[in-house]
Amino acid sequence: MVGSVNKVILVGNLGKDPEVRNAQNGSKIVTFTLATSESWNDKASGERKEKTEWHRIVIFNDRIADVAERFLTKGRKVYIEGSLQTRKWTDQSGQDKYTTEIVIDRFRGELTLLDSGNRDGDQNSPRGQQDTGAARSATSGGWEPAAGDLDDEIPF
Amino acid sequence: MVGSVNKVILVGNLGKDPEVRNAQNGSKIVTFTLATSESWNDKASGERKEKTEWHRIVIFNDRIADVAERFLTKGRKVYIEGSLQTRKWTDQSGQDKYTTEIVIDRFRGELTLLDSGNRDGDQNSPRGQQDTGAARSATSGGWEPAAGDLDDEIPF
Amino acid sequence: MVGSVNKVILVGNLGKDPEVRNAQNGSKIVTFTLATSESWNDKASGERKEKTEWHRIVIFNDRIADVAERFLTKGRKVYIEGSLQTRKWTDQSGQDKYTTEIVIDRFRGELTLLDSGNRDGDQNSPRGQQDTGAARSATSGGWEPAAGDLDDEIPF
Amino acid sequence: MVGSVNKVILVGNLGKDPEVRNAQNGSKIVTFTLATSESWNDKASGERKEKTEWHRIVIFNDRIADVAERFLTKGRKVYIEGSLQTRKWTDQSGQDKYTTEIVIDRFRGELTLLDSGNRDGDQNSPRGQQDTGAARSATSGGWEPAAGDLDDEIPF
DNA sequence: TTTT
DNA sequence: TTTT
Repeated sequence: MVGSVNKVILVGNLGKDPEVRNAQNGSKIVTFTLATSESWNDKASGERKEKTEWHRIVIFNDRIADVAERFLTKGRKVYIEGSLQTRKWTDQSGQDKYTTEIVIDRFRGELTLLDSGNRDGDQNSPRGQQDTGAARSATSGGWEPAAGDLDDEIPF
Repeated sequence: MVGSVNKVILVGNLGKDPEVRNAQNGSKIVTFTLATSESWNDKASGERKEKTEWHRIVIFNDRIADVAERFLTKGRKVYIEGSLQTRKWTDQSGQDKYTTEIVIDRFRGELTLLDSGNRDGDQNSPRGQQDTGAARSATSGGWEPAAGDLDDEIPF
Repeated sequence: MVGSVNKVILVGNLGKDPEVRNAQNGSKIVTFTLATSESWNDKASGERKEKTEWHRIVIFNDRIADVAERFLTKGRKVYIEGSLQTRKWTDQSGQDKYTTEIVIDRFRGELTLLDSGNRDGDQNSPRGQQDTGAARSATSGGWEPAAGDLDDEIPF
Repeated sequence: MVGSVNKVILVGNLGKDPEVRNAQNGSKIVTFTLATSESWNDKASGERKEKTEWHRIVIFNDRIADVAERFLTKGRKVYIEGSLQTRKWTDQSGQDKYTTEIVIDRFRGELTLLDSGNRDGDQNSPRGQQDTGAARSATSGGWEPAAGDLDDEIPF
């Protein structure tokens, strides 16, 4: 094939805190679900309709997995760029199942935080850190904390 | 939610000719699968690896469905822009299944032809037409044949 | 040409409130500048560097111009999708000048609000309205206020 | 700023063969112009209209610059992903000028070939090579020749 | 300056 | 099931 493109761009909110697990080679894999929603006026009923779509995000890229683990929490708004991948698996009853995921891997993908993550009464940040709200962005090519070294800046 | 984005951008080749069916309201629905592939050198084995991903495209937009039906054939390369949607259905054994599709609907999505569709020995175009190779592009907002009216230009 | 693609995707913050002017045909044109910025650690100096890029956005699409006029104010974060266009003009000294803009027109483009627009002490919203913070999004194909009719929802 | 996005996606044709120059640090910089065009039926006159937009592409990324230098020639169709950047410069008469470019740098950007580059009678490929037509794609994170090592595959 |  |  003389070149193809497989790109997904999402802006949405995390449904839950991310899950972090370790691959056999020692690197981290971070997964979470992201909600996007649209709303419209239904012509027939005249009612306001809303539909939410849930996307499963999987991060294999070490640097972006690191940012995701440190900063992403339930409800945060993020920009995600990745590739579509449909994976086959077998459930406990032996049935074939297929799951489509948005993958950020070594070469392709981005994650950019779009809100500060500070909410009144938000006590359940992982490890109790306070997000400094500084600009944070990560690409598969490199990553860019907004100010200072990440390790200097974040108190954990 | 203060706005979200759900966008897929693909450049790939059709696996087969599209399927066309009619919705209950009389409008057309066009579906096809699109292949994107990537290749890389496997560090461990030193071998060349290739992986193809198949995407299911569903077009509800009338104008784009029309373009797709007329011009898309097996093997053609297209640019597709749509939204991710995961649909639940039940198979004949009563099992729940989920299918993720790239949807072009009334408001969002584009389809742009990226090759002329003329190949040596390509005798199996639908309805035997010869693609004129003119520029063709369609968006959910409007569509743009390259020259003349579509109905004037295409002999069927 | 067998199809081409000209697409810009930006997430950034407005530098000022938008400017609204009327075209000869009576429709509105809304313009504003959007800042995107990136930061990185300079290897040579060891310093933290930041660079801001300013983009000129021009909205010809009536519905999106309407949303922009009503809701966009200095500092708000938005997702913008449009096309690149370079325009030639002549300055007062007769010099040729070129300006590249991101255009949202009748057929292509989107605008999605990414923050609520409510800030402490933000007294300078146009016409003194309080943004309800509801989801608002507009595409060249149609637009989607988050709840209720726009005219019902917004008190001006 | 809590993260921003600055992304351009183009599919178009090269106006000329690329220009290659060397930066002070010894790395290559490849530049070319890319045409995208759109066409539509003018309601008023009833005529077919077409408008071409020219984009200036600048590649600082070494691997992608390498691919561009080897494979890109006048007329070839490519997918380009990069960032917008407006650069100020002074012309010979001392006038300030601004040029907006689509930049592929170390961290961000992609280039994917969308046609084989082989045309009947196309004798003017640089250095007289014959493009093998193999899949070629490059990202700022890594690059993927379709088969074999690039240096093995290309006879120059 | 490209492409159809 | 595509493409190279």
